[in-house]
Amino acid sequence: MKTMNLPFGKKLEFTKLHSMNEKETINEFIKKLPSLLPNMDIEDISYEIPIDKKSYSHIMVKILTGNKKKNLLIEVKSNGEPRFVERSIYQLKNLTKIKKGIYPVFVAPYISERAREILKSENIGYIDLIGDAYLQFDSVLVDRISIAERKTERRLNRGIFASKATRILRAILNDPGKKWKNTELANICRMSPAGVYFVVNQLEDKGYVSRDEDKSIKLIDSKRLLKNWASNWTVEKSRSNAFFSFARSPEEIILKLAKAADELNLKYAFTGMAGASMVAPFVRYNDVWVYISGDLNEIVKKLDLRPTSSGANIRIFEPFDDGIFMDFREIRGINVVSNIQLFVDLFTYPGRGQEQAEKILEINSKEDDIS
DNA sequence: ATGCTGCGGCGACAACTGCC
DNA sequence: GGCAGTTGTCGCCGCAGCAT
Repeated sequence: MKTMNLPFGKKLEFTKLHSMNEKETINEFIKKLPSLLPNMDIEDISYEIPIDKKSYSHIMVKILTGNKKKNLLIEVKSNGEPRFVERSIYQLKNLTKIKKGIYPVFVAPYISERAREILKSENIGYIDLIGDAYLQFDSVLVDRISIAERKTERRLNRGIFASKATRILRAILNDPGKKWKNTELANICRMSPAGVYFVVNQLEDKGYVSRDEDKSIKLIDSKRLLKNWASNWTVEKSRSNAFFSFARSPEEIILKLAKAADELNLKYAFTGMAGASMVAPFVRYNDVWVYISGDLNEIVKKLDLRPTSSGANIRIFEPFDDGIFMDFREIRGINVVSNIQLFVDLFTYPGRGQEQAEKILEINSKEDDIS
């Protein structure tokens, strides 16, 4: 057979690399062989039918490099993944032992990086149909990575405290001992698996979570994560509306607000000092914080709330992300955000906010001990 | 029983989109 | 115009079904 020498690196024709069976792979390989081994003359190709009657996909290719001859024993597989490679290694090595002066080569439509490493370490050559090749015998060395190879990895630096990213923080902080699957987190946080993957990668880089061999995600430094999140967080991330109410006490405001929100079918949850007071005995406070999503007009009218810039005793936050409501609970008929959310909302609160935040944290860890 | 292979879901990641 | 978040892609892997 004559060799058509194509210039090195010339783009190979596009061929479908998937759902290609063994026969098709062999045909494609034979067709492309001259361009896959551009600096070698191919003298002869023969099919081997070794051991039993079953036609193995072994091909013997006689080549000429310079003035030296070599026999390549080629095993073709329809798939170049590591498991296929490992099976072939055994066969190729055995056959190489029996016959002298031959060099074993693994061939598949595409050979992945890990598979290539395995083959190299076993001293077996490989050729795939997109142009990756490795051959090493006598004085010959071919080591080629195809131009179709993926570009090198690019590490992206994205915030773990970004709006949607904090959904993941809530999920894992609310259940600190749990081992998470990527898809499980994606479902709970209503995010795409890719989005979750990005955030978890960063959490891992920063040492907040770890990944097991089975890819499950586990929180390993909840305290540091929570503190850093709280320091980078403020309720003001959500749009704030300040009102004055004629109600006599914060408790009365809470009850009226909760009742009105229920009646108007608005999603709401108390946070800040008001929320914390539902969870634990509390210092005096006089402004009620509540997250409400949806149209505020009706509830403002219903409760006769007066917009004000000073002396407000109600602040209604429109959640910038629905994750705010994750794991909220009902306490004595009133919706309160999760302890985690309480903590981060309180932490930067002027005055005794940090102290109260710590108190919530204590309660939270005690609850965890029980469960 | 054991081995092979195709299928489908999952994980990993770059490219793309669209928002502030 | 930079970056948060989504989309698309493809290797990897478990599994079922078929062959031996």
